[in-house]
Amino acid sequence: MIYKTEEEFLKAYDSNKYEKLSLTTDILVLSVSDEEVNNYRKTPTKHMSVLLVKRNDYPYKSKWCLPGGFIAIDEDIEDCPIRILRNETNLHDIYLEQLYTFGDVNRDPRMRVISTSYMALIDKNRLDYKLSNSASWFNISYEERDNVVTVYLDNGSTRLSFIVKKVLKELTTDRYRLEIVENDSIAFDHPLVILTGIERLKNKISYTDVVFNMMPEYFTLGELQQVYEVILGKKLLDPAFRRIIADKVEKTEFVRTGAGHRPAILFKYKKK
Amino acid sequence: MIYKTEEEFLKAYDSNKYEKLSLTTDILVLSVSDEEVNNYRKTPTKHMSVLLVKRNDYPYKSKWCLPGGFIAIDEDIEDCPIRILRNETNLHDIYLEQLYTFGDVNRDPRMRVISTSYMALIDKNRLDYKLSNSASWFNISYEERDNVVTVYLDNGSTRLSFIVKKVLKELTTDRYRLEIVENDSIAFDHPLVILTGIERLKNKISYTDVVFNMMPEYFTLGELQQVYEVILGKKLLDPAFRRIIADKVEKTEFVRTGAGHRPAILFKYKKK
DNA sequence: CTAATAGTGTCTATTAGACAGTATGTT
DNA sequence: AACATACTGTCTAATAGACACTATTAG
Repeated sequence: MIYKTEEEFLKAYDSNKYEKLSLTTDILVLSVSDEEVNNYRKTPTKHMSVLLVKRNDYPYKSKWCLPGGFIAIDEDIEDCPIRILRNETNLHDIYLEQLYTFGDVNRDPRMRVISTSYMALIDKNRLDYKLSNSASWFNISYEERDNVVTVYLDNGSTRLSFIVKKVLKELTTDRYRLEIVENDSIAFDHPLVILTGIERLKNKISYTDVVFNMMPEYFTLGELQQVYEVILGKKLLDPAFRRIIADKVEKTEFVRTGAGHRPAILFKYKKK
Repeated sequence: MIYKTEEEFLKAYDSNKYEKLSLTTDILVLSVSDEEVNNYRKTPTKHMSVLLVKRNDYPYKSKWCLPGGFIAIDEDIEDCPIRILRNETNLHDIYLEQLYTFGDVNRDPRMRVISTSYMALIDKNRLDYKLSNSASWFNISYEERDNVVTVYLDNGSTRLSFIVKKVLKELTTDRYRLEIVENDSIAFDHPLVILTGIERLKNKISYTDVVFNMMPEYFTLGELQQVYEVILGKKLLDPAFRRIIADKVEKTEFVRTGAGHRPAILFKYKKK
């Protein structure tokens, strides 16, 4: 069958083969949160965190999943995650970018659903809304060994985990497919979305300014460095870090005091 | 409306609002091609090229577009571009990666269609198939000024062009939305797919090994450098280039002779 | 010999990594 | 004073950019 005939074919429209289907968007809302600390003069350590909601319907009843919903027939695809976030969380003017479209046949047990995932980056401390009862922030931690990633999610009372394998594709060494190895707590294929987003963020932090969407308006360079460190999963050297972000931030007249050590100058993001 | 109720809402399923829709994949097949040259000792200059097919049905009858087609109800999304390429071109074992999902309400005048685009990279000289009558390779050239990109496509007999604007998004300076400014020859929103793919390839060439999908098994470093130059749109310095690719290639015992100048050693891709 | 590309040596400039030191708040 | 973080200076290592030079063929 060549294209021409496939076009003809489509014109006739075999509704068995090319049945219409449902499309949803799932939104990976990522933020960075502080952890309270006993020593007053220690700066709180940060964690990446993700917003999950608890399902109260089948399938995956009482499992956690990413916020998401069906796209309306008269709605541009990028408007869909905006609407869903607004309805669920009162969030607006949020940084959103399309992540990936997942469309395995059996990803939803009810019916054929293809889902385009989006990643949202926010500073969770700036939120001016109340989460719905079913929604909760989970701290993310993970470890990787031999292309197998174990992810732990913790919201203070519930601890979830899943394991995903990165399977290298044949044709080049730098492309892999994610595969769920173990998952007892996250609905659908959302573990894949979470990992895809983390990887994306990890890459983009070094060649874009996306981090500043996760920062408050004023921040110290120490705080900013912590966010980099949490996302990259490694410690950075102060002088090197300051050189790299030097032209992305600008000094303000304010300082952060009261922490039992030298006050830090507050900076803000400087657009180029 | 909060999530919980939206879930309830979906259960009841308002088919007016969340009507099912059609999903297609469009495939941006990119390659690099030589241009014949009059001087026997000059190496042919290379061009990026894209595979387009001519539509012979409404809408956009007799316009050119990317190969593509509807996803089947029982087909994983990544299998769809594979099937379409095989059916159309006999191509198999091709490097494919998902590009972006386009879903503006009016992107197809017939009905609501959302399209997930894929990028395929091949060495066009290695193809062992005959293109269908409607398909043709177009050389790509483009120029950018003030975030406005003019793209020219030329298959030897037909010259097409379109203009796309990169509109910066508000929240960070490093995200933009593509918008068609002028387009009289390419069907649907395919100009956006083409540009998205070119940008993606331009980025990935420097931090991945994807280029080698566009190379023959044996190649000279001069040829490889040309491909880099064509994709990046700028000249590279020989010693710097050779340093960078040194650990990605390995020398073979073969040389390319007969071109009126010093023979070049043939290399092949070395996976890490 | 000549045009044209192949391939290398080396110097310089820029960037990244590492460490050590000074600064300054709170209790 | 002591702890803890803020911030800077500087040395070194690694990488990137630039240029100049030698090598080798077909005609």
